[in-house]
Amino acid sequence: MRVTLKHISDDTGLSIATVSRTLNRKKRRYSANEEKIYASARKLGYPFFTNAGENGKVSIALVMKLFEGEFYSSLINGFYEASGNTDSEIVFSYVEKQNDNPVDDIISLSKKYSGICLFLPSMTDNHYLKIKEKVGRYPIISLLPSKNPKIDTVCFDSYRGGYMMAKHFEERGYKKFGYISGPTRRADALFRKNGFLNHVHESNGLELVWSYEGDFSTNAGISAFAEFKKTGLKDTAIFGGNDYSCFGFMKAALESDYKIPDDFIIGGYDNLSFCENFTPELTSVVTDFHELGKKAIRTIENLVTDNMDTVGQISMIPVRIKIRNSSAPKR
Amino acid sequence: MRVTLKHISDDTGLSIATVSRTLNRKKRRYSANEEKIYASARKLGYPFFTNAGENGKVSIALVMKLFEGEFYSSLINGFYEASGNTDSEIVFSYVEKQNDNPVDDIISLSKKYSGICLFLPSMTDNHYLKIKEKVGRYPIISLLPSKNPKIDTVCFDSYRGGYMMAKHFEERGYKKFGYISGPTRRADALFRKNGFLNHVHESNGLELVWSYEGDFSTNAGISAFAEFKKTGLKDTAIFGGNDYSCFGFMKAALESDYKIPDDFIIGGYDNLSFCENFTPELTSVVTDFHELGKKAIRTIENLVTDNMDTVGQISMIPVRIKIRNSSAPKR
DNA sequence: CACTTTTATGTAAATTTTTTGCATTTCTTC
DNA sequence: GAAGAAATGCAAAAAATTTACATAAAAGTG
Repeated sequence: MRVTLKHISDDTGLSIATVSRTLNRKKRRYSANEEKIYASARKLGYPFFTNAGENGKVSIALVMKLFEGEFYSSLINGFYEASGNTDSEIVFSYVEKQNDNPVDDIISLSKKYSGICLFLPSMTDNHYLKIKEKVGRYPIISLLPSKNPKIDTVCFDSYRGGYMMAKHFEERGYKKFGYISGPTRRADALFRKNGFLNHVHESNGLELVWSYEGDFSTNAGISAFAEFKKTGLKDTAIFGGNDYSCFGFMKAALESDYKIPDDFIIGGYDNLSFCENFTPELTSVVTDFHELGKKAIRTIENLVTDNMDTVGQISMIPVRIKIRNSSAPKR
Repeated sequence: MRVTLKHISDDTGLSIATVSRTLNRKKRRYSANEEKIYASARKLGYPFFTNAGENGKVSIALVMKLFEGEFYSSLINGFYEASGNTDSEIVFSYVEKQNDNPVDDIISLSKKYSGICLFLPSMTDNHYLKIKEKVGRYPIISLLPSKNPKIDTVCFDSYRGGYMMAKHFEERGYKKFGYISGPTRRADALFRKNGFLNHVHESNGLELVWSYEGDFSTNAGISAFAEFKKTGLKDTAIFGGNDYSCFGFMKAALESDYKIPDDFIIGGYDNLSFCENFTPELTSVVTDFHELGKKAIRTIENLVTDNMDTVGQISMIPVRIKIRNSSAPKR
């Protein structure tokens, strides 16, 4: 049966006229009643809101750009599975790749969904500010770390990942450290690097002997090895920034008859399934997308019920390190 | 401005009453006018149809289950990119993993979208028949091969992939062939195997010396190698069925000090990005998801405009073979 | 082929839904 | 605490949708 303003009116206790006016306003005004009306409209499935939160569930849009690679499957899958155990429903909303300013799209999504998770590396602080301004008190979070977050953030603890890797290398008895960094304008890449470097610098006897600025690609790893080889360094512990860089680096190294983990040990980040297929198997930082999804959904749910306006709070999902043969102990 | 029955009435030239009745009927009746009314409703964005084909585009739902792995990213991405060059719009629609009978969901999607692409390995011929029956003359295709397709199909030419691999092995001068099969209840796995075996059987001097039934996983590849090793076979050409099986097989082989491609050559299927990261790099059958998406979309578009009822027609997307070091020539 | 039955459609009336003018109440600001 | 702004309800007006009835076209029947 078709849902009408009358249903929303009955559900919220407000008059039909008020419901009508609220839903037709172009700008949102974020009073408690407005929130109530939108929530009811979503819940009951008023025409514009169909698909958003049927059967009384909180509806959350995960906004992202689509690219190839295991990473995106894991992200989408993590959220999808995580939503299974909650009262929320995830809807995936894809932004055009060329679209570098999806602010307006996000505003209009905010009318349709109870909350929004953003995974958009190209967004700047300025974009976040604009969204925050137009959307007011509304459950919206970012899934990427930022140096100076303007909206609440739920992301992996990249810093700790880098840190743990350095610590692991130290425990293996290495003194000489190297790293391949990702594109440092991306905060997550920067944090991984910082975490790694900070442990190296704060520990006595550890020394950074080599580094390379890459772009997280396999080819960057190959180029990195070419540079590394020139230095003639051995007995070094290398943090690859991500798994792809490591695969390239290791491949090039094996082709130059380097022995891993004898000549150097190495660790990556992301724990792609191929870490186990490579010989030697690659030590890597494990990011649990299921956990990220669960936490993000719970955060949105809390924002929905508490209706709080918390700006810039960060929740870090812990990462762990999966130790494999690429960083096996010295013999 | 809100879209009303009046708009659809003006657009189609039929009366408001007729439009009202058509859209409220529970069962579809598939007359030319019904089609016209639905198309107009989608085009103009009548409430239930919002998001489906705004701005006059044909709207197509890609129905699939979500799993992890590079494969799914490639599929989604291929369709997404392919839709960029067409007048159609792709909407991804996910079916619950546990849901083994999504027939009703698909029927209701058929009211909302101009066409549907199905990627659901668990569906049986019986399901397809039921869908076909309820949905009548409607643009719907499957993206998976079937032994006896009940609806139009656009899929990769799995048979040819297997065949090409056998041919390539023959050209390398090998006489002894082996294969690891996938789950053969899946038609695509069966076709790959058939293509490979048929070439082996129809060519003089070629011989199948070993095979293993796996499940397309890395572990199956590892187990397969354990079996293979017992036979003591060398100088053999092995088709792995998919890349994961090959990675497992090769890894186990390298750990047993086999040399690739000296002791055996091997080729996979899917051309995952890790084919290039492995040492030796893995020869593999390349499936172009962009092409699959383009062809599928074009097929739906044609079905929309021609309004034809073609049952069981199959379009095969050619695959090609990317030769790498895992099948390098004998020295 | 003539007849009946079913289906599709339009017109216009009936019904339902949405919007808006006006009055009243509640909240903000100075 | 007064003035102005915003929110709300009631009821009338407007708009949208459904339905009763009539007719025409298509399909089925003897």
